[in-house]
Amino acid sequence: MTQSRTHTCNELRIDNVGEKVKIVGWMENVREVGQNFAFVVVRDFYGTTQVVVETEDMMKIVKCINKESVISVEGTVRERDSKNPRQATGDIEVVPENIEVLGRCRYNELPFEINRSREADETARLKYRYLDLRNPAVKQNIILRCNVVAALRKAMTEHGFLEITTPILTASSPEGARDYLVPARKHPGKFYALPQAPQQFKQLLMTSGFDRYFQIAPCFRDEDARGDRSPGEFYQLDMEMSFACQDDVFAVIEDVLPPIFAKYGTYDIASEAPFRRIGFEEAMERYGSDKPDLRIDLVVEDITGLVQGTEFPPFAEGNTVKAIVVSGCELTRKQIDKLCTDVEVQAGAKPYWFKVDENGELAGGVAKFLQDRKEQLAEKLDLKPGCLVGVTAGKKAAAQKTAGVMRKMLGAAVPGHMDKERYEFCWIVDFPMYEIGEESGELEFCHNPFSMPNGGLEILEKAERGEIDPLTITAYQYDLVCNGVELSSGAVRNHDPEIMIKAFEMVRLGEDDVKAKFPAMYNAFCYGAPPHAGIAPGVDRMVMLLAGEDSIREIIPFPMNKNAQDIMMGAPSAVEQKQLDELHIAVTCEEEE
RNA sequence: GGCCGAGUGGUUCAGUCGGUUAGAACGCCGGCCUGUCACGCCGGAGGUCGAGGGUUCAAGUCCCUUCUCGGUCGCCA
Repeated sequence: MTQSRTHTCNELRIDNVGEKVKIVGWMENVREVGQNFAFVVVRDFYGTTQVVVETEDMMKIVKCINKESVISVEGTVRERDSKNPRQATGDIEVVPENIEVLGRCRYNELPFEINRSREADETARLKYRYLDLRNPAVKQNIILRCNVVAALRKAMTEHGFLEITTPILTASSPEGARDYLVPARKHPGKFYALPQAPQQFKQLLMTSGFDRYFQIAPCFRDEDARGDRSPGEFYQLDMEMSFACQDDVFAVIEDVLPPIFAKYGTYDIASEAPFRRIGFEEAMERYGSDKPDLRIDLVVEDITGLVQGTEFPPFAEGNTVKAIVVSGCELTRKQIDKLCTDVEVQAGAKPYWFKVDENGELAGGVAKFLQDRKEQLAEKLDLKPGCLVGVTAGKKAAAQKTAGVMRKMLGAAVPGHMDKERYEFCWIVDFPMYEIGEESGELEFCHNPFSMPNGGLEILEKAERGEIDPLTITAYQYDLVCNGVELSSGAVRNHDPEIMIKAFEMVRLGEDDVKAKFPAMYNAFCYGAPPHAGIAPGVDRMVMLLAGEDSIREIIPFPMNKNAQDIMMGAPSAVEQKQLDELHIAVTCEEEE
């Protein structure tokens, strides 16, 4: 290209008529409408411009070019005879004097049509992601991501946070998700690990006195994918602040996120600060989930006491029974059965139901077991004709979880109970510090061991002396939830070595274990550590919510597939024996084809 | 790893109870068309029905095995 373009494909307007211009871009489409007469659509990053071919010479050139070739067009801007109000440049067209091919597309058939790539098979999209990204609708999500990241950086910087990068090659951590390991050439048999999060580094930065840190941090976890969880790697807006309590962290997030959601979100309405704060126990009781979707107006009621003594075995003593009342329900029997099946698949436990018919009588499902206590139920649940009642029963946690799944499904299935077009934030607070492990049957950390217990050393000592149940101890640990999506986890950290050891002693570990597992942090805290707290909202999930996408892959420039493969680049791949030898690595399994 | 769903021209899909030459739309190729903008009209090429095995006179369709992709649960301190 000897001379650069004069305009982008989204720049020319009626005022430019008569100007000599040069535009460049991809030849998106050719509409031949007559002998030596055609319209060529040129697309670049900014938009599209129509080129009108009217001469035999130009037609000859265009006929030799495959669509999606990159061309440059020099010509004169002319007002269109028939304008297109749906196109930004729809008032004008360019009459070419010269068309040059800058990058020929060698294929006349593509793996999919660019402007319909979202309908194509996902494997094909990922393999030809560079073509998929030519689709303006696909590209838009990546642009959104860039804008959101830039806005987050700006807001955090304005709040006095320093962006500090932390190592990508670090030490394997003993707990949490599976690590990605990197063999150390200079240290045979030893490995680096990619960080699951910069957790320890940011806490060390606090002990160094950096006061306020943030980072758009890449995190690596070798766990299976989900619709909202990319395998392998993801990004967090990781932040930490010294001399801060829970409310200080909340205040920053409540200041930073709402304007970004307002500006870049698909929906106009977003909760205003302060966000609702819901205790973990309350969340489980009322919503059956620690990440409740507050766009749904349904709540879970406890009817354990009301159903005792019925003939229905799942309602037997020892089980917890939960109910969700949905008013104005017109689901057919078949739809209700389908919904129950779906709930069972997701929750792993069978839900039950009954409804209130037009005469106010209980009918269907488990109604026959409940007739003798109809009045009490009607009063407790505020039953009216047209109500559907979803019922779950089992051990407390299972009944809650099943009710939570049912609440989500009923909210989506029955009109009038979910206002989708909004962002509803809430904080889930007061997570339990400890739980009884399902496998071990003994006391274990519920979330992470870095959180400060509510009550500090004293409460731990009380539990140690048997004065209180350790299961009642809560941690200064919090989640940020938006529309049923866990956006973020954070905590006021345990910065006190004595409290740390005590917290570990509760789960039959001690000083040696703390030192062995988190040597840098333990040692650093022994040299004078400030109280500190932080949080790390997931950037990918945030962008996904803002874009209104259901799949995380739509907002990642080059995503891997569900099985953690990059089929475009061919990763993971076998490597040469020489490389393995250098790393002192022997592959013991058969290579897969 | 468990469960569910899908796999049919380049793409998206249809294909009835197992029965003639496996259809459509878009794309592609050729022709016509001077105001299109998802241009239109006419014609054409293009298929190992994911793979392997079985049942049958006959399999895209039924059975078994297997592979791949997606969803979901486990997992993700």
